[in-house]
Amino acid sequence: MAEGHAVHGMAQRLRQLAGTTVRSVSPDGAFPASAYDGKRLVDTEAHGKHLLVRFDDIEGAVHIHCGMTGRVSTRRHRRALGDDGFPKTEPPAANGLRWRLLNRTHVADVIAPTICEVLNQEDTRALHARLGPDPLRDDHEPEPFFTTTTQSRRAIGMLLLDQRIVAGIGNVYRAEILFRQGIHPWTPGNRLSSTELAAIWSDAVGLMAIGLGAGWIVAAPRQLTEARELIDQGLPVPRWPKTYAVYGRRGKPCRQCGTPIEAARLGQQTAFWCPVCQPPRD
DNA sequence: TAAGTATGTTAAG
DNA sequence: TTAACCTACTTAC
Repeated sequence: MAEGHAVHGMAQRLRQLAGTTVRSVSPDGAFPASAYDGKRLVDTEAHGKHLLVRFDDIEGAVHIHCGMTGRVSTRRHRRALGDDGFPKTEPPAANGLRWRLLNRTHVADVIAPTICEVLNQEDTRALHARLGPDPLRDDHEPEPFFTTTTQSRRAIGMLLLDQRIVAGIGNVYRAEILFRQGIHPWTPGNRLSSTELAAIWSDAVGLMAIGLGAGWIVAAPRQLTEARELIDQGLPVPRWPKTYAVYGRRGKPCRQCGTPIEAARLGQQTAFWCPVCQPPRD
């Protein structure tokens, strides 16, 4: 469930604890949480699907990656506070709770992550260095993505999932973006024009920004329009039924032309595409 | 109740 | 290329 938009959302919500002193515990003992107990959380940051959390007086950052099943849940609690300013009783814990941060108003749970580890400053730099530009970060520029893609014979569907080339796109966004751009997933990167690459990037920026604002992946044209309006007005976007164009729709008729959607393994995951709306290039 | 699948990634072979 | 890792949900029996 964690493509880049979801991780940025986790970072935003966890940021509600920034500037406060936190209680830090690891219920399963698999994270050295006591090092952060009583420290002030300084800030959070997302780069693609990676989440970083920084604390006062500690160099580097805590690095979290949710994988497919992990999540970071930040919520308000209303528990009675003890003399130390922290809740007297613990909010209920989910299965797989690896790391919990508490302050007087909020609880943040890191649940079943693939990675929850301590990085020093150099490791943190190395992490950023091995990730490509993130469409959801306004301090990132797409040029490295354009350059690598233009020089690569690998399929664009591979390149979009390669986090070294562009960070944050997952299997759903790959499928939906390539459909919207009419590009077959097996098209080699070096066969794409600069116009097409620019369109892929800006579509990723637009779609993922709406996904971040809505809290889920919105892809259907009508839902996109409506979600955009709600987000602009600062209103929550309800969880309408998900209607993807191609993702997960193997064998179902294309919503645009009726042709059955195709699906095949591309890299580690299944790619979905419409053979007519996304014609192969020869 | 068991098996299969998933919006992900790494390491082994 | 394959298996492994983690949890939650769906489907099959």
